[in-house]
Amino acid sequence: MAKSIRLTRAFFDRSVHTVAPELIGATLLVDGVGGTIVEVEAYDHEDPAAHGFGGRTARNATMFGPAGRAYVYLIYGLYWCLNFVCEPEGVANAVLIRALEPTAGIPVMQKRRKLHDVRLLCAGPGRLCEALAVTRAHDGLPLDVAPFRLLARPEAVPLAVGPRIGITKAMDKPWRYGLAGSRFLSRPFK
DNA sequence: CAGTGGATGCTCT
DNA sequence: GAGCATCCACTGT
Repeated sequence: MAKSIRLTRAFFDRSVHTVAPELIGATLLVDGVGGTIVEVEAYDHEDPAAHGFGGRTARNATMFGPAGRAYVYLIYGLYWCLNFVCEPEGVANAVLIRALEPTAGIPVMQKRRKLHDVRLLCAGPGRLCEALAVTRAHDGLPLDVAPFRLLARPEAVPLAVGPRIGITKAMDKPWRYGLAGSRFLSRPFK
């Protein structure tokens, strides 16, 4: 049985394009509730689809660093989205966490989501934040201390790669990563 | 299973 | 005022 390695700031102090695929298979818990990361997307500072592209604003300030913190924002006035900030500091790079395979605190998540179907509890960035009760209160918090608990994947996993979802710019970039064959994705890979 | 449209309100120009 | 890194319900195969 492999020991669980806690991810610290050093893990995130690398390119967002290195970090994003390595997060697939890692475990994310917030106050003990969560599961295995099965889908993420990378957004870098030269990326027209990324929030930081147009410069620093009140909303996206956390995305400019330091690395290893949560960047949380509200989308469509309704849903929260959780990101992990990567290096370098001073420009905006982050990984959007899009889906989890629920493993811990499933009854709590079912209650928060008012939904029984485990497959859909965390299958999407907004759904995931509702299930884990992530809100603006988590924006800027370090990922290596409570309430977060982030554990490295025990071994390499088969990756699926494709274009990102829900954007209107830079749609050609293949910066969406998933656990190949997972039933818990927000949408299947082609 | 695919496509469409409405909800809903914050953020920035 | 426009746009948004979404979700859900509803339509029609």
